Amino acid sequence: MVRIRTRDEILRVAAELFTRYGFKGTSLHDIAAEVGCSKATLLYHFAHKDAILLALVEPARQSLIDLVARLAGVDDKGVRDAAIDGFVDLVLRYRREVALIYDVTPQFLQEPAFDRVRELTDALVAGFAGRSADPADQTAAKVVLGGIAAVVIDDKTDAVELRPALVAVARRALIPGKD
Amino acid sequence: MVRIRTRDEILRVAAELFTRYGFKGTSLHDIAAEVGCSKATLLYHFAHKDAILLALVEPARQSLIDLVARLAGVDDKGVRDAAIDGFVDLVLRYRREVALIYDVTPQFLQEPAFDRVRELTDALVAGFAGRSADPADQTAAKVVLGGIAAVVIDDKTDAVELRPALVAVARRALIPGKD
DNA sequence: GTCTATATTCGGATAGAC
DNA sequence: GTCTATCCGAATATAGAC
Repeated sequence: MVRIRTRDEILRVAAELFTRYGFKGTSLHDIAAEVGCSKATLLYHFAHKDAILLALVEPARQSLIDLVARLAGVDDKGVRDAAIDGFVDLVLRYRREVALIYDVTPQFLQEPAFDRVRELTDALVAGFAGRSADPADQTAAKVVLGGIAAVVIDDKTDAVELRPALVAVARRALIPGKD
Repeated sequence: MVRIRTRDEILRVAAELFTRYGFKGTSLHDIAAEVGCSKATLLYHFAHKDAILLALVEPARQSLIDLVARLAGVDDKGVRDAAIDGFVDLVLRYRREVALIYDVTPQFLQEPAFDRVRELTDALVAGFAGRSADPADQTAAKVVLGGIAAVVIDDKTDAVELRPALVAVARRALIPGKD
């Protein structure tokens, strides 16, 4: 459909420029110039600049919601490995989106669409920790979460090669303590 | 000395606001208002806005240089533990500065003062990996580096409590492979 | 749906008096 | 060393024609 071609093109270009120069480092003018349209057209398709970013990260956010829901149904024994596999899959699939989210955090944590992201990652941390209440286990879980995210953002290595290495280090770091 | 009181006050306030609202989210006007002086005074003490941030993170950067230099003198057997202890100490001492550096990265990676930071962290990663050439070991090292940084930035837990938990998870994650 | 033109605000930075 | 006043560019967003 010709109807949404421009809109899609805006998203494509915005993703590229946000990734390269950061959200704040990319202006509507930059996006419009690259798309080959005017700023007004951008703001016809999206209410404001933030809306472009939110549309971009929405699929990843939805995926995170799904993952957390899935983990809720897993027992304490299996939750750690399920969290590891699910999270690694997710961040490798949405590598660019993860980078965007980290780029705009914490400024965007106030956004209505983002205020549940924090609880979602908290639930994920609990999963990594095997639902342990030990602060040391939770610290380990946060290290793994943040570390994996940092690597998929920064490292350009292929996902196929990265995946087993990430899962392996996560398993080692999160060996179950004395429950 | 009354001479440098204003300058110090600028740095103190800037650190606070940069931490709370981010570097780009803080204007010279904001800093000046909080300090109780004019923007012109800010720019009398610092050539431009970037210079304020650079002055703020300089001690942490110097510390990182020292750590990497120290690690160069440690043999392959001991380098992993030395890197862990040294890095955890460093980021806990310069928690706020680490947060600032991550806030402005990658925009600031081009800055002349920052172009060596990348090689420094690369050297640190090599230390975490026990100077192993195995890509999986290097991935693990990057997870640990990024994960520890993420925790000290985000988590508000006391350093005394955090330290042993960080060292423990790092040791587990970086168990030596088959050299 | 897309454009041009513009309103408006805000940012960093400078000039020059005191 | 600090101020007031101002410049200039950039940024988001809007108005209204086509």
